[in-house]
Amino acid sequence: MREAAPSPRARGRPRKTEDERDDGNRRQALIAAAARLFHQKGYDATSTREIAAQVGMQPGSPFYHFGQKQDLLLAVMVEGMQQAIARQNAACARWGEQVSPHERLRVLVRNQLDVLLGPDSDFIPVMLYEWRSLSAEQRQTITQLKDGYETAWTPVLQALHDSGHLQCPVPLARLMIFGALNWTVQWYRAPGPQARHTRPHRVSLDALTDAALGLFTGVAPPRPASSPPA
Amino acid sequence: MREAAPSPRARGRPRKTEDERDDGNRRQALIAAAARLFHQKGYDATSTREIAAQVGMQPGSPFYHFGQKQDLLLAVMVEGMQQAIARQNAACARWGEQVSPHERLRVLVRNQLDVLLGPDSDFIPVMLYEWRSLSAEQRQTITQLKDGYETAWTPVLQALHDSGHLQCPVPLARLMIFGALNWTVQWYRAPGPQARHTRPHRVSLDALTDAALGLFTGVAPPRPASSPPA
DNA sequence: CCTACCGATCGGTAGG
DNA sequence: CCTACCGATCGGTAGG
Repeated sequence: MREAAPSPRARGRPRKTEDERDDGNRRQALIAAAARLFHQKGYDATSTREIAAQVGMQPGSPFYHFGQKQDLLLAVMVEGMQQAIARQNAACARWGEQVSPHERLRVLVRNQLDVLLGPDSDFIPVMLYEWRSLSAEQRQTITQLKDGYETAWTPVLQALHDSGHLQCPVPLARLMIFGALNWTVQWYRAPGPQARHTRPHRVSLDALTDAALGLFTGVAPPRPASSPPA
Repeated sequence: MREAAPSPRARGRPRKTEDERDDGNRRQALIAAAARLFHQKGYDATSTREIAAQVGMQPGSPFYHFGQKQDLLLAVMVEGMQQAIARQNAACARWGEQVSPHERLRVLVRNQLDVLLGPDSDFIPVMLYEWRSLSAEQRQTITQLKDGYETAWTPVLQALHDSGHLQCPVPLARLMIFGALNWTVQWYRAPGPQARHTRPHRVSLDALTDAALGLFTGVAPPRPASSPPA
């Protein structure tokens, strides 16, 4: 750390370099690093020391921001759910009254796949696969967020059920559809730059969306000719 | 086999009580206890000491049977896959040439749900959710078993696809169907004895099978006889 | 399979 | 947020 001789009037503790000045920024850095490591190696297998090292902190310093390791896990999940809800709301806000249930389901599925597999997609997988490591109290927090997220799905599935395009009780359909999508985290790999890939785990998210809709609703993709205008 | 007071000629080290005499039995006991604990609390969160205590051993004794903790995990998974394959083979052997693809898929799905959620169903969930904790070499062992298990599904799905009952590329259909089924481990709870349950996570495995088939193939259950009252 | 034990790691804290 | 540290736990082993 290089600082010009502090002016005689400088107060408070000396600041570090420009990038490290903001406390909230450091906290966010910890959450992001934790999300990455929890996703890669699992919660139990990741030490708080590793997380600290990733952001250039000393071993004990994460506990200045988070009382316990568990609180860091909770923060990762909350961050993930808030992002997912925000994206879903934005996507749904774009459709008008006239959009068919099929198209609505497509938007919901595509958004969920993006949250699970797209850029910055460490948070939600951690939420899905590290649920066990939360305390009972923490689970309630996440459950509330998750319920809010899932609420948007029920009327869409109900409409498809009523029109005979979903031969399955709606609550079970929701659980199994989420299962099929959430499980992609286990096998999906983004398509490389080498042009076409025929391996099923290397398709695009759009192709995966088509496949999911075909499987669930029995309707081959009526893909919109181009992406809808903004 | 009960032995009276040992004859004067008895050889070898003294035996323990009747139940503990068989070495293979003790090894199996460790595997079963490990499966239960790994399923309940996760691999990393389970100590070898706990597993030992569950079968009445001292803390270091599991390492007489298994070189490392990881080997115990592998043994749990191998046991689970062997059971699953055996059950699936038995179930498939019962169908003749005339069985429709729909019925074949029903048998496969029902068997998978049984393996995931039925009695003694700790092994496969451990395999699904603790994959990360295996070494690369161990993964190969399990991958081979898993490939064998999944082989039976492809022709059935292909037949459904060819007849227009599966609007989805077969390899992706297989992955997503397994996802929907495997995910049930996260939410399914066996129905209690209190008669009917309306909560979706409390249905019977038969009802769950119907729901899955309806969702994937778009065909309402051609279930024999008993339909719920209105 | 038990007894006795070790080195390493880890979550977390006191104090500044 | 760093320094310095602690108590607990854990996987694993030697030797019988």
